[in-house]
Amino acid sequence: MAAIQGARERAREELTREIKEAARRQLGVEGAQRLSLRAVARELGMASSALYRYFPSRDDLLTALIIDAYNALGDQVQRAVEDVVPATDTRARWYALAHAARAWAKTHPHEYALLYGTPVPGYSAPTETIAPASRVALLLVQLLRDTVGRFELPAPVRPIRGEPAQQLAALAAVVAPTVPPPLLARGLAAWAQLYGLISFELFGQFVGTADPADGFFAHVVEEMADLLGLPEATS
Amino acid sequence: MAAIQGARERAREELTREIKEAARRQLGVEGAQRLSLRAVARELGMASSALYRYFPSRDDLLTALIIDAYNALGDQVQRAVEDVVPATDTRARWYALAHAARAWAKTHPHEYALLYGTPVPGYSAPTETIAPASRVALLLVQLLRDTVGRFELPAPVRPIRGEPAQQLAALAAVVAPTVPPPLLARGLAAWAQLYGLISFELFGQFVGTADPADGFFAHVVEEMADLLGLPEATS
DNA sequence: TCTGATTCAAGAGCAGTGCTCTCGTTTGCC
DNA sequence: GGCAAACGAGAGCACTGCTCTTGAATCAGA
Repeated sequence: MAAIQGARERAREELTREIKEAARRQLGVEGAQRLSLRAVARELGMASSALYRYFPSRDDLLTALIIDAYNALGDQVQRAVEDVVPATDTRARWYALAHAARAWAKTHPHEYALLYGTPVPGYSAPTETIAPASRVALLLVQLLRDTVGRFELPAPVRPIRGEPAQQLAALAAVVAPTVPPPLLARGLAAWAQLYGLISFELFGQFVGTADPADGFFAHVVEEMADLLGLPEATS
Repeated sequence: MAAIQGARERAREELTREIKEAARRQLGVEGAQRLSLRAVARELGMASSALYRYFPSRDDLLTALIIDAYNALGDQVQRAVEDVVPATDTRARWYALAHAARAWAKTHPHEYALLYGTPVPGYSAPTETIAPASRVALLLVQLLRDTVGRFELPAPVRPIRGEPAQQLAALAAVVAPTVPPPLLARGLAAWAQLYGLISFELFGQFVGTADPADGFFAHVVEEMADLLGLPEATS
């Protein structure tokens, strides 16, 4: 947007980037709660007070990291999904989505925890995070849209009435007008389950049962595909 | 166990309880990360250093709170499940389990976050937590055991091979010898999904979609019951 | 080109944290 | 009754997020 910019602005942008990088590095080692502004400043060889010119508070730095992390996750999953050929193979796309999400989480556990773990106390996600936060879910919805009319939900399909019916209809209207509410409901549920599986594995709730969880994860993802009515590839 | 005990021991136990109570109160207001030993000491009118006679570190206090919370959740869910009549109605027991877990989470959000949110950095759950942590899952397994032979898993049932098959067999051997691995797998998956749904709702990931989530949650729980092959009550 | 306003980095300092060590005091057991 | 163990309080260390002030560097307009 600003092709011509003074050296000052350029330096400012670069330093902002360097601060985030150092913070991300520290995040990966120590976790979010131990991320210390002073330590970041120390790593960059500057006074801690100088950091406040770039991020007005620790929470703002965290917010920036959260947005970056959501986008990194979104990028990786999107790339994996788009690499599937043929693109009409929605079941393969679902597999790609699920395994890419898990892979990212396992490579970036602290960032994953930052996104999907306990929200930092008193910290309420600013509105600018919800768009990047929805990316993976939207990829899932897109995938469902591409199956409509090509396959049926396996029985039994429970009817949805009342409050959730309205919510799902409203959501569908915005995001996927062609997807019937029962399918959208299963999509949301699958998303929650995906997140539950990854979190259990990452946060050690599976220790002693399905650990390592590679095979178990793959199995559940397969059964979820059945439940979503994703057609088997006709190979 | 110690019916006769000196005044000192009695005082020690009482103070330990009071410390945990004050900490729990603070936890409910501020969240785990802001739980401050000094503040707890202040509330009890004692020096912060005196607390260290009862809990050698902050993490030990947290561990005590975690165990209590797991047991509180376990108690509530167990009570709800046991109140179901007839006890043979496994579907109703599953509903009771799911809704009781969600209800507890919504009444004790910070404690729930302590149990199932991001683990505190560098904090690895001591072994004495795993028994109370397994209680809800065990109730679920118990419930599955009571359906074996009375109902079939709805198709399609994916075969399980290799690594996860061995893990599930080993787990079944310990905890539920009569439950076939495919059902146990669905049980584990259902548990993860339950946790995912509750966490999404509590941590604000459903804002703007299924929020409030009462109806949606009930619907998904119903579909999970179908997937687990829980028979409908013959009323 | 000089000047005045703005931006910047650094330092000191505040209030808070977990935790340790020391010091008298109290308590309970032999 | 004496003694060791348990106890509470206080001072202190190293750390945190954050604010305020001070002096230097940079930029834009006359």
